[in-house]
Amino acid sequence: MLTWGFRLGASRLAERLGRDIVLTEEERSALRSLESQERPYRRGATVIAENDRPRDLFVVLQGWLHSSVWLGNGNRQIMRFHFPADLIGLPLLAFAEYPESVTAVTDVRLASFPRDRLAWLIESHPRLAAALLALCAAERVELADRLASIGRTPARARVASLLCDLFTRLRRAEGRSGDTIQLPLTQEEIGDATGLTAVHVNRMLRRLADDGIIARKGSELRLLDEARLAAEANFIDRSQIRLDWIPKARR
Amino acid sequence: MLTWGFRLGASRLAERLGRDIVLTEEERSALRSLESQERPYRRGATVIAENDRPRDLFVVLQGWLHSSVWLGNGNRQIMRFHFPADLIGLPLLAFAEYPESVTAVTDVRLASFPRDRLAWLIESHPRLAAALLALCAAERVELADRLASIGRTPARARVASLLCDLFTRLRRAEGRSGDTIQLPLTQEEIGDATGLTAVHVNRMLRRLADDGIIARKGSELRLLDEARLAAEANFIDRSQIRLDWIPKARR
DNA sequence: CGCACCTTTGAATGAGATCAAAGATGGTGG
DNA sequence: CCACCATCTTTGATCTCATTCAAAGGTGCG
Repeated sequence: MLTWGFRLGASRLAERLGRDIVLTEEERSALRSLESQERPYRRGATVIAENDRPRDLFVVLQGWLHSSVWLGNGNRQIMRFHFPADLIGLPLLAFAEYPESVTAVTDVRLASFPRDRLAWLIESHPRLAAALLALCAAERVELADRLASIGRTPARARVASLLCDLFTRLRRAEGRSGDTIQLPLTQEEIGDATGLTAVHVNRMLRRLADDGIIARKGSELRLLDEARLAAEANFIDRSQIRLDWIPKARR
Repeated sequence: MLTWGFRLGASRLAERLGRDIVLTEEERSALRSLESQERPYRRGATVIAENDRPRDLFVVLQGWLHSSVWLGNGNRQIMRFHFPADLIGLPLLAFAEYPESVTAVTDVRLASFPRDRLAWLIESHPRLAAALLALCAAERVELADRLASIGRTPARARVASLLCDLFTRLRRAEGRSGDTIQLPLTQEEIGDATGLTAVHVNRMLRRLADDGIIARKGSELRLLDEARLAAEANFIDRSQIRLDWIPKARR
């Protein structure tokens, strides 16, 4: 079976980190071991529910997910979308009760591994511990970017910013470089991610399209003027992390 | 000299982590070594400027700071306030150019150590690496809380939420438990942290005071009804992190 | 004491929310 | 294969919360 062969041969996490540091065969193998247990979830399925006490972390193999919180007033805030090669579950290292809901946006395939396995990984592979720390720090910075966008920019820039973020990370996750993506999100979800109502998201998308910056056809979205979109959004590409402070592996 | 003696004897980071796991003498000593180099900064001083390439990370010994970004439109978003025993500089592990400005809110004393020292720490003390990861994950979650507050709650709840956050973390940092703090922030800074204008922050503070939830006198702030404030803010206390997944030290 | 900065309050304005209703789309079962 | 229903998108009209503009007090520091 094709996908199964793929699973044995490579690790998404190793591919991702391998872009920035040279991994030893042993380190690759350790990362691979995190992705041996595969699970499918249906579109809309809840992978982790808020306040659950999950035992496992996940690596995304295929599909989109998001992390969100439900506020007391019935509103939802989507914190972050997750793409292939993303690690889900770091909050579990600080809190027993998971602070967010993790939901499959499309049908997804996830690899799962228990938290204790991470303790083992950190202990036996210090360079990977360092890389994980970098991954976590990067996520922290990306959340800070969203915070600035939502806290201090108008609606149009917020939508633009989200689109830039999705495009940039999706391109990297899928190794493609086109100007067109399939957007499996409802305008309500875009609203919950940008702090806007669905109605207003609709208007902003329309105006971006009217201005020739994007083009929409069904759920397909094309970037016509990426530079302008990025400029309006104050967007900074954080998809390239720097791990050069991590020492070389001992031979 | 009193402060110097203190510096030699204890480590703020060790105190903080020591609440959650039992540290070995060796681990304590390693943490202490991160805090040997002390530096003072004046109120308002820039500790790290956006896009700098700093060599060092910092541990806060005394005083308040904040991390912020300046948007293209001249607006500022304050991401986070830093208190004694907080670690500043994790973004440096993922990006060479620092993504935020770090500014002293009051006169502060910081301990600094080079990034390479962290690589050494991770390599030689896996349990501390795990603890750092937890610290980073917690910060990620706290930023997510702010995101939900700013994205999906009205002005009054945002201000309430910030006050809860400040009180909770400050109490823990200072080991006190009173209902009164000295707030060295201007209403403009509160606005930049909550995504509001200074004028509107003023109105919200006034209404919270009118409703008997807080009391203000100069820069002194007192919580009269902490439960109500927390309820309005949807506040969740994240100051207690769980490190019980980290294995016991080998004897 | 005087100046710079901060707080406070009022009035006018505006960006985004809410309310409402008409299309479009797509998945399901007959 | 088609009809139906649920869900999503789109657009207009109105309302509201927060911003903007303006100006009068406070406060503290040099």
